[in-house]
Amino acid sequence: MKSEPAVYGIDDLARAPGQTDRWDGIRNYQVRNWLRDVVQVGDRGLFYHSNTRPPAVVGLVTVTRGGYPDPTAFDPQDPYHDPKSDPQSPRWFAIDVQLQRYLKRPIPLGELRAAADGLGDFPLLRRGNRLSIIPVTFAQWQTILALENQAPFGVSQ
DNA sequence: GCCAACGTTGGC
DNA sequence: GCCAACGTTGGC
Repeated sequence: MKSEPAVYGIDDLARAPGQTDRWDGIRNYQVRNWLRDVVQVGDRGLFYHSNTRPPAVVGLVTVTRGGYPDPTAFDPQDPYHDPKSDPQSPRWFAIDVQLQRYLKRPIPLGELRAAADGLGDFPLLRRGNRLSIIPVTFAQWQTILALENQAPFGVSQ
């Protein structure tokens, strides 16, 4: 789950009541379909900071509410307002996520690239990926979390 | 329905 | 700041 920390970062989630917040504003149909049809309570995710230096995986989240109509689409005052979505036939969906924990250290994108052998075809490593939520296989999940306990590249110990 | 133009994203 | 990638728009 990708977010720009300048807009909404993991610290914002950590400060939210119950460390739980709504993941809304998704306006991509492929991601919308996942939120509506696939994502379920109890699913886990990686919190990724994009458009920052360095971009990095920073934490783990748990889904606490499955896909439901995105209220920001109905609110004319909201920057994500979409007049084409109405409550009778909602076009966009949101989920709720809870912070599970921060990673012990951020895992920068560069380290994910260095571990690319263990990640296979991982969309996050592809140039121009713009999906705000990307599926992660269990094997990829394990590979990424294994990096958490390794020293950062270039740091001896 | 096609597809060129355009805007946005986001790593570098 | 650059630019590749890609979704959306809109003329035809």
